[in-house]
This record gives sequence, C-alpha cells and structure tokens, in this order.
Amino acid sequence: MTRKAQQDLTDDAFEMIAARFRALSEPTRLKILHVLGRGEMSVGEIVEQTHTGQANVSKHLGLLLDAGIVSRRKVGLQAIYKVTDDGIFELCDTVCSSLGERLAAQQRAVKGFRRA
Amino acid sequence: MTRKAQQDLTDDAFEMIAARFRALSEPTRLKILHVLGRGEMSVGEIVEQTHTGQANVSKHLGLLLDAGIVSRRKVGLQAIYKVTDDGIFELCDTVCSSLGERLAAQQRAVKGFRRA
DNA sequence: TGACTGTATAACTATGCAGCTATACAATCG
DNA sequence: CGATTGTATAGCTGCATAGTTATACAGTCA
Repeated sequence: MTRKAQQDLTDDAFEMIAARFRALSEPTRLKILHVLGRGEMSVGEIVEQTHTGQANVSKHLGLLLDAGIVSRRKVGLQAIYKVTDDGIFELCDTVCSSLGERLAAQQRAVKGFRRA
Repeated sequence: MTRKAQQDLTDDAFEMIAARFRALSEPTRLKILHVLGRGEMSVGEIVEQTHTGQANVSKHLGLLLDAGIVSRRKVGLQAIYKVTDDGIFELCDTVCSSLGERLAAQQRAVKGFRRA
C-alpha cells in the first residue's frame, strides 16, 4: 500500500479490463457475437451466417469461450454456443451510438464545407 | 441492398466498432487514459504517473489521437493531451462492474468449495 | 546564434494473433 | 466394425504492434 495507493488500480486490473476489450477488438468475433445475439446456435449455423471459414470460427469461439463471453453445449455431433455475458451488447451499443454521433458530426462538417 | 439486408451491419461497421475496442485493448493505454481522467496533462506528466517510457507513451498517445479519443494542444515545448471522448469512461465502467460481478461470483464459488 | 529541453519518430526485435489447409477427434449411422 | 459428419486443433504464413534505443525535430533561453 505504498505506491499502489496513488495508482489505485493494479496492473492486473488494467490487464483484465484490456483483455475484455481485446476479445471485442476483432470484426469477425463481433460478427459472430452479433449473429449469436439472436439466440444460441451451432457452429455450422454460425459459419453459414458469418461467411467465415469453419476453422476460423471455431478458433474465435474458443477465444470467446476462454474470455467467458459465450458458453458451449454439446448436442450429438453439434456444439451449441450461446452468449452468456449480455454486458457485451451494452458495450457494443455504447460504441455504436458514440460512433453514430461522430459520423453525424463528420457529415455535418462535410455539408458545411460543401456549402461554404 | 441484396445480401446486406440480412447482414444488416456492413463489414465496415464491424471494423469501426472493433477499432474502437482495439484502442482500449492495451493495459498501457488504459493506464494513460486513467491518469488523463483527472484532467489534461503533458506528456512528461503522463510518463511520470504511468511509469512508462517516453517514446512508448508518445506512440500510444498518437494512436489514441488517431482514434479520436484524445486531443493534443501545444503549449511552448509541451504537448497537452486531453480525453475528448468521455464515452470511453462509460465503457470502462461497464467492463469493471461486469468484471466485479464475475470476480465476486468466483469468490463465492471458492468459499463454497472451501466450506464443502 | 548555440545549448538545452520536451516530444515525436525511425529502426529494430519479439510477440501475438488472424486466416488458411490439412488433419485429428468425436459422435452418429449403416 | 467402417463410413460419415460436425467440430476442434496443429502447423503454417503473414501482418500488426508493443516496447526499446537512438535520434530527429521544435520551441525556449542564454
């Protein structure tokens, strides 16, 4: 509690938070999570809907599983994945609205430029 | 508007969202943003408070600048950086509370284990 | 002008994936 | 049992980038 008092957040804490963001930092994973937003789904279905290679999808699902964002359930030959951490959608919504505002501002700037 | 209708989010959109998360996916950047949360600050001050090399801090600040998360202002020899997108703190708070819940659950699980 | 200071950048190494192909593994069916 | 199907994994290539050192650049002061 000497120099940690002013830092007030440990390196581990920063690393954990960063890891969470890192899990959402790839377009393919976001695409997977997006289709999973409509409900649990087998790997094959995810492959279809995301137009992504099966091995690649499987690897991303493994990462998301390790991150605790999705859960897996085996049914016969299939593996059914489901989003277990809904906080993720909140994060995405926040980013989207923030991006929306920014794009709108850019759009206004462009219009203003054109008008001037 | 043919196959985009079912995808409803373009690849560009996913990439933009991912880029935003990517900017927050490194502990050092989070540390920088965290100290910047207390107000605008020169590079030297950030270097001090984050215990990180100057070149490294400068590079991360450049990334955050490109991402539109911070802004730069020159005053004499110094460069003063400031967080311009407060939405970031909302994102971090969301992640933190989510992580907090998860850790609490783990803690309960461990306690239960010990008791059993 | 030249010395000095704060910041940015160049060049490099090392690491961490993303995506691919091929293949291993697991469960079902005949 | 063997064949087939759905999924996971191994091995590979290529790319992005974190952190480092050295240096360039810009603004200040003498």
